[in-house]
Amino acid sequence: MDLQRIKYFLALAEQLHYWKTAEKVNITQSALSRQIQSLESELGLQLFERNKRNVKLTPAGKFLKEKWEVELNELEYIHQFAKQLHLGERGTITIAHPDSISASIMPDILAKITQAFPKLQIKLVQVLYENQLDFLKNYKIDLAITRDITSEQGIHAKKIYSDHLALVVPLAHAFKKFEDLSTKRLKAQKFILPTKDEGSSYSEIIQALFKSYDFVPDVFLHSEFGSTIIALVRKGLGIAILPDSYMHHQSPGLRFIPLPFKTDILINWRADDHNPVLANILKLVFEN
Amino acid sequence: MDLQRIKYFLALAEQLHYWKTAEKVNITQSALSRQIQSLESELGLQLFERNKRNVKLTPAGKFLKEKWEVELNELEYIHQFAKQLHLGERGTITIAHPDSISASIMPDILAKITQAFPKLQIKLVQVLYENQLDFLKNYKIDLAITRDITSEQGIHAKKIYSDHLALVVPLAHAFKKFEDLSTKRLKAQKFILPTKDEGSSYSEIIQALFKSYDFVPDVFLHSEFGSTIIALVRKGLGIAILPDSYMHHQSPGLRFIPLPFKTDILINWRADDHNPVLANILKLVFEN
DNA sequence: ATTTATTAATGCGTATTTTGCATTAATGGA
DNA sequence: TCCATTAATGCAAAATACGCATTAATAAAT
Repeated sequence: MDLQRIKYFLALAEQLHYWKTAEKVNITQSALSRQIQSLESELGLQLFERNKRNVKLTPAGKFLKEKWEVELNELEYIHQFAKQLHLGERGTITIAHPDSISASIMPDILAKITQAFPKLQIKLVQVLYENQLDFLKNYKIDLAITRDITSEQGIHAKKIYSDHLALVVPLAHAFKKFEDLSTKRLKAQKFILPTKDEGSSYSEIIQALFKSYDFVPDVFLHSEFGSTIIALVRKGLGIAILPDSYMHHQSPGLRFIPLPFKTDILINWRADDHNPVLANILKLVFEN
Repeated sequence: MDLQRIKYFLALAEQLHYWKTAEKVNITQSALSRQIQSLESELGLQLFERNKRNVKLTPAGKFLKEKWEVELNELEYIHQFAKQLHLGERGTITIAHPDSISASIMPDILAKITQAFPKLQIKLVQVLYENQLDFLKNYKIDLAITRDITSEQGIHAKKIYSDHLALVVPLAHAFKKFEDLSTKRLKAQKFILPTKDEGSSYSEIIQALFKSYDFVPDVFLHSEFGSTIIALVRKGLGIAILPDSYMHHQSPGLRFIPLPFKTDILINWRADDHNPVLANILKLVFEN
């Protein structure tokens, strides 16, 4: 059963006149007549009571007119929705991102997305560094924003930003600016650092930093969560090294001393993910 | 857009394999491939992500699979319903009938109908004698059961039953059986009779009855409603002449004395009413 | 690395369906 | 009784769909 036929039927059910209807729907009266006939035989019922002079809906025809109008509208809407899915204007995407950027570039990215595609549904999740790629591969997330350079098979990655590392100390601390730092004075400090993850490019940078001062830090605590680290530093339990993105968080009582080391932020996605939503988001993120 | 195409799509969306699906739906793989392609171009979106090796639903395809399954079921149901309307197995019909038969032949008729067509909706209404034909012509009712013989243009009528007239008296009344009646004794009675409607065949019969006893009755009250008349008779306000169908009503305190006069019950409908429900009901009513 | 098997797409001729034109048949109104 | 209107229909042309055979891509096997 062709939906076009139903549309012809609905037009005729309005007009109740073959010639006028045929003209309205841009076919000949003969074609319309036959379309209605096929529709009737297909359904095994009579839609119109008609003689050579008058056209009138049967009870079944009246019923179908009402129902089909609703159904066709419904279908119309469904098809529009599907089209939006196809164009990546609708749909859902799950993004994992590190805590550090939740107050700096994440808001920028999200603002861009919601402005360009207001109907998109975005799910934000926090995932442990070590799980990120697994989650991506297993379709638990669609996009992972990381500080780790990974060259996994089937995962594409691209740098979208980089920020400086900073030494984080309580306001009362003796370190006020970069020049205050020296190997000797740093050696005396207790450090709170991210979990040391072998092969993580982020922790490699931090190691490189200590190497430049030529000592091994006294690390009394590891934590993966920047917000935890910040809380501990504020309480005076030690000092930390964090990306200066954290400056954008509301963190009174702390001083960020920028260090000449940079850390990259990368965006990762499945190479074979053809979800149009993803394509749209990547385009947005990369376009400037 | 042909619904068949959507069915092909749904089959493929299940199997995700052209050859197997094509076999299942009894067309060739080539035809199926082209059907899906036309569907895609018609909608302006991609339904499957496919290479020469694998078939996979796109997000839009997945969405449409779910929605179309629902819609097609809905349509299926609608078409079945319409078919039942066509066959007169479903639908609504409005029947007017006189009070007198509401406890005798109406229950019989209704039982027959509901047994044969359990899904029919029947509306019963009481309409004044004088309005019945108007209501029929103006599509306010579809069937009128009357005691009046009418030969209106465009109205068909057929006798379905006839019952005797009966003299209705309180149990304590002197009249016990037909032989107790005489012109002299009847003359002394007060009568409660139906509204005298000129040209009504029913009231003509009652007039004929009195003519056979050769006197004009003392009618102190007219009422069109049998149940009202019965209540008045029971209170001793007079005696009445009613169709003996009323005997089937629960009416303690009354005696029905059958009279040798019969009154017909006719069923009336519009000659040009092609509602299949009507046809079915007429067939049922006439078949024995 | 090469071959083989699998599988979706496609060119092409045929079959089916749909369409428009012209005509027919029925019917209401003058 | 005739005329105007209008839905149905015969027929040929156009459009569409189909099946067969083949192609092209690719995953698995060797």
